[in-house]
Parts: sequence; C-alpha cells; structure tokens
Amino acid sequence: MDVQRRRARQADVAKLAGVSQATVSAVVNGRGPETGIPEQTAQRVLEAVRQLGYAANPAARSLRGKRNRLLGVHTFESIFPVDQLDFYHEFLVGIEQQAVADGYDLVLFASTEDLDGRRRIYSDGMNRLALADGSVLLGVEPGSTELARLAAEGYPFVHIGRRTVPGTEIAWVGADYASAVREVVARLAALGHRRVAYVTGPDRMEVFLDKEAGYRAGCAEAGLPELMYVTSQLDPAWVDAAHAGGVTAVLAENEPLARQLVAALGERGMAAPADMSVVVLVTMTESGWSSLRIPRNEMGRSAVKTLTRILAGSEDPGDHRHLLPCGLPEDHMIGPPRS
Amino acid sequence: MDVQRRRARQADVAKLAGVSQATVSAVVNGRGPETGIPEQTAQRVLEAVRQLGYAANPAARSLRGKRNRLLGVHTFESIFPVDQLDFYHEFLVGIEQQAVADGYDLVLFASTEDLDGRRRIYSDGMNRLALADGSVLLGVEPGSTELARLAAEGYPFVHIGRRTVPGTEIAWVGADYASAVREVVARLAALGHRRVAYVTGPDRMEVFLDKEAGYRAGCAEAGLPELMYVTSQLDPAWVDAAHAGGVTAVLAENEPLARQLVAALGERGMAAPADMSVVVLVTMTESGWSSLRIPRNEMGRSAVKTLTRILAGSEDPGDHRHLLPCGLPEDHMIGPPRS
DNA sequence: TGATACCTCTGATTCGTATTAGTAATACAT
DNA sequence: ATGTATTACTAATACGAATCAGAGGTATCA
Repeated sequence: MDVQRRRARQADVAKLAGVSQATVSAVVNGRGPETGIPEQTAQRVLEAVRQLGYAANPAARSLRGKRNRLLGVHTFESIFPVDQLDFYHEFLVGIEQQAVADGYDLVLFASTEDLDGRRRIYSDGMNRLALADGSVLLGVEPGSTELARLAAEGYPFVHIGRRTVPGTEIAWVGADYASAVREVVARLAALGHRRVAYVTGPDRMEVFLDKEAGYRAGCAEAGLPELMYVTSQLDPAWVDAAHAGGVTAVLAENEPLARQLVAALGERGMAAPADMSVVVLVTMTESGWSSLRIPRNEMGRSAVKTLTRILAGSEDPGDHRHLLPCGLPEDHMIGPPRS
Repeated sequence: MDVQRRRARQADVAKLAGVSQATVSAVVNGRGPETGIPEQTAQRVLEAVRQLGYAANPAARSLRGKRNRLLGVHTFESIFPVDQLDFYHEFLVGIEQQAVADGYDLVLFASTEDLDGRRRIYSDGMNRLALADGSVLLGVEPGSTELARLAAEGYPFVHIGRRTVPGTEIAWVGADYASAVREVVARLAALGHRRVAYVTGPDRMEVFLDKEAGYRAGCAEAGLPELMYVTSQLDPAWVDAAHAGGVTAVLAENEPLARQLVAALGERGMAAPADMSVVVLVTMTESGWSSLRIPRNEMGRSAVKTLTRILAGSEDPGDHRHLLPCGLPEDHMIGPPRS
C-alpha cells in the first residue's frame, strides 16, 4: 500500500473500475440504475471508490455548482466578546441550528477586524463577504454606507435587527420591540402607575426608535404623559426631579442606564421595586433585571431561513422582513406604585 | 445599475480595468510593483475590484491548491449544544481571538451532521474540511478511523484534546490533566485524607487515561492506596462500602457521577465536604462543584496558533503537541477529613 | 544597426467535478 | 435492408483562479 499517496480523484477511480470519469461522477452522485447505469457497473465503481478511499473534492464541486453552501456571519463587533458573551451566543445558536437544518456551513468573519476592534465589510476595498453565498449581519453598525453598498452590489444578506436604508430594500429579521414596550407600559398602567418615565440614549437607530414608539403608543393608550429623558449618562439629580414629579416607574433602554438609576435610587435611600419599578429593555446577559426577552435564537434561525429563501430566488421584499415577538419581562423589579 | 448581477470574477475586473485576467490575479495576490506590475496598473485593477466588490472564489482557489485564509472548526457534536453551552463556547472564544489576531476567517462545519446528530468528517464520501486551509477538531470522537484517514491524506489539523492514533503523528493541544489530578491528590493528602477514591467511567480515551495516571501518580507520591471504581452509573451501595473502608474524599471524573455520589451521600444523611470531600474533574458548565479549570480559552488559542504554524510549514511534530496547565479546584466541596 | 536585456503584460493550461452532447452497440419494427 | 429506440457508456467542456511560457515593446550597449 502506498504510504504517501495523494487524494484519489474520480479519474483514479475510473481507471481502477475500467470506466470513464463521467461514469464515476454519475455513480457517486447516486444516479444509479434508474438513470442508465446498470447495477453491475455501479458496484464495480463503488468498490473502486472504497479501495481508493475516494472522497469528493468540495472545492471542485462548489466551483462547478457556482455555490459554496457557505453562509457568512458578519458581526460589527467581535463575535464572542467577553462582556457580551450571552448576547451574541444565542443568535449564533439559532443560526447554527438552521444552518445544520439547511445543510450549510458557516463562515465567521474574523479577518476583517481593524485595529480599533471594529469590523468592516469592505476592508481595503475588498468585499470578503463575497466568499460566502450570502451572509447574516449581526450587531450595531451606526453608519449605513456599507449596508447600502452591499445591497447595491446585489449581495444577498439578512440583517439581524430592523434596518432601513434609504433607496434600498434591506432584508432583516427584527424583534418586535414596539409591541413589547407598549405592553409593558400597559402592564405598569394596570398596576396603577400614572407616571412612567423613559430613559434612553441619544442614539437614533431603528431599534431605539421602535422602543420609543412603543413607549409613546403605550402612554397614549393608557392616557399617561410621555416623560422622556434622553441621556447617555443618567444624572442622579434627575431621580429627585422624577420622584418629586410623581414618577413611579422607569423604563431604562439599556443596562448601564438602569444601573445608574438604581445606584441613584440607593443613594437616596430608595429601592426597586418598592419605591420605583424599573424595567430594562435590553440586557446583554441574563440577570436579575426585569427585561424584555429578545427572541435571539428564533431571530438567528429566522435570519438563516430568510437568507436561504433569498438564495433560492425569492424576490418578494415583503417576504424578507420579519418581526418576531419579544417575551415580556418578569416581575423582579416591577411592583405597584408606592401608595 | 444592474439589479441582478452575479458575482464578479477576475475576468470582469480585467475587462473593466482593461487588462487580462492573469494581470488581475497577479495584482490581487499582492504581487505588486516589485514583481513587474507598475503602480499605475495595480491601482487601476484595484479600483475595478472595488467597484465590482470582487472577492476571490474560495472554491476556485482551493482547487488550484492555494490558501483561502479559512480555518475550519469541526466538532463531533453540535457546536452550540444547549446542554453543553459553556463548554464549547470558551474554546470558540479562544479560537476566534487567535483567528482575529492571525487574520483568518473561521468555517464552522455544520453541514456534515447526519440524522442522529453526529458529525462526520467524511460524510457521503466527501471531505468538506478540504475547503479550509486547515482545521481545529473539537469534541469527543470515539473512533479514530476518520482522524487516521485525515492524517494520511496530509490534511493539516489540530485536535483539541490529547490524542494518539497509531501510525500517525497527530497534532493536538491538550489540558494537563495528569499534573492537575496529581496535585489535587497531593492537596487532599496534605489536608489529612488517607483514602482518596477515584470514580470514573469505563471509557478508555486519552483524557480519561491521563486523569487516571495523575491519580495513580498522586497516590504513589503521597503513599495512598489506589481506590478506583469504574462505572458508568454509581451504585449508591458503593458509598457505604467506601465510607466503611475509610474513604474521606472522592474524585469523580464527571458531573453525573458526582451528582449520583452526592445524592447517595444525602440519602445516608451525609454531606460534602463535611463527611466526604468531592472533587469533580470535568464539568460542562460553571457550577458550585470543586472542579478543575480546563484552560479552554487558552487551548482554543493554542490550537489555532499550532495550526497556523503547521500551515506555515512547520514540520517538527514536537512543536505540534502542547499540554496546557489546568487550574486547580476551589474549595467549595473540599475540606479536611472528618476526624 | 543589431543584439541583448528588461519590463509589462497575455494566451493557454491546469486543478477535480458535473453535465451535455454524442457515439457505438444492440433490439425491434417496418 | 432501413429506420427508430434504447442502453450504456464516453469525449469534451465549463466553472474561476493561478501560473508558466512567452509576446511585444522599449531601453541599453557594442
């Protein structure tokens, strides 16, 4: 037996079986007796395959078939950041599950990270994503020029998180923040809260707008005033004003703001939820907060499903947008207003 | 602007830049001014690349025998299994970090899963791994035929976990279980334990052998008797015998065995660590056990580093084997023997 | 002026597979 | 005998990128 033999090709199998390479191709691709290859020949070929340990070269196969069966996963931050471990992980779980189901492999784009830890789609003008048949885009990307360009090139991708880019029809899978936040406000109102404040950062991306819209809708439905506080750093003095103004519940857009809020409450001898109900809309990790449950796994799966639909030729943009329902917060830090 | 244009090839770039495909190939492969292509032409080509969003087709490159800067990650189980979430995740974090550092993208092989949830390297006669320049193999694979075949074909890979396959020199990165377990035994002995039992499953893979060897070495050094109990299901009655025989500490190879042990202790009105110190060697998740800390992140990094070294042409097998130190268990369930 | 070297680029070929068009051989009908 | 179908294959080609052996052109020198 040769110790150092290179991988067997169909041509080698063909020679051993005394047929042509085309016949080998036909046999190994399962086009058996029903498509003109008699049982006997097929067996002879398969025996040769076994003897030589033949395994198809996926590169050649892909090349021939135009598609790689590779789906890209591009994150605008590090895929497995330590501080956001659970956050991205669940998306990936969903993405992987669906990829398995659909028979795709995944490419995690890691090579595109520049020195400040950001990841760009177009690094030195090259679109590395093009390596995959299509990609799922994940994470917070403030600008939209890269997305616009990607869309303009006709590259198939699905963005996780609702996203609108003027002039292009972007495929996305989003969480239905608006409904969820509206529902949270309704719940608080039902508990008796009459003044529910909303603290959010200055960012104007779709995710933030959606939550804000939900808050406004909830307030309108329950007849509550809109009490928005837009800041990237919660001023402890705001708590005094809010408290004095009769605010008994606060929705904090993110965890840092919520932490600052709870700290400020603590400094003033108050606690959540006794003195103030606190709901965080988005947390990076499982935690003791009352927060929305973002359907990350489902979003990951749905993104891949949408992508495969696009790759299969689906042209209907309406079919490329999906809002998935959020789970509502548990009651750790929600209670009735102090009477 | 074309809405539906296919992926750009070098031929398209060539036409746009007014050069030949061969020239495009030369430029995009970095053979710049020093190898006969003047700055001006290179710029023209790169501009066309940029305009068309060109990225090399990895299948074509592979076929031609070139590198794709893709590293594969093959797991023998689902990469993100729900019940072992943290276990694999840390490896991946390390793998990704090193991939970023070295400028590689990662391919998670998900397409190779068969119906019973196992993943095979050679699925339906095709070695999909060949798409990547090399791969990191992860997870428990009982047989070694696939590994042997992969090695025989000269495919570059690094196995996470020490692995020996007769007749081939496999590259691996392992945890130094032997030293760690020896050290644990030494510690227990220092606390006054004179009879330390070892409960392990019937499996004979390297990881298990290493721990066993460490146990034996630790016992020998401390002058303790070897008290091995090999079972896949701990018989509660064993606890009576052990207790009667003066056993005051037990090393359990895995978490199920440890759980069974603690349950049996509980049924008998005993508790850990008061009545019996319990050390679990390997846990799937962070937990309240006293268990070894497997340097998963470091192992992931090291595996990628080793792989890149192999890809760079390193031939020295000694350079392809690395044992990384384990962290020793914390003292949750370890105490001095009941006097 | 012719020879030589060098620079810049191109045509043709290759990798392994899937597929298409087609060939040779036999069977059957007219 | 001639034409048509069927069976059982094969030769040739395309996929996209890399590479090799030059082809033209210009510069330099004798």
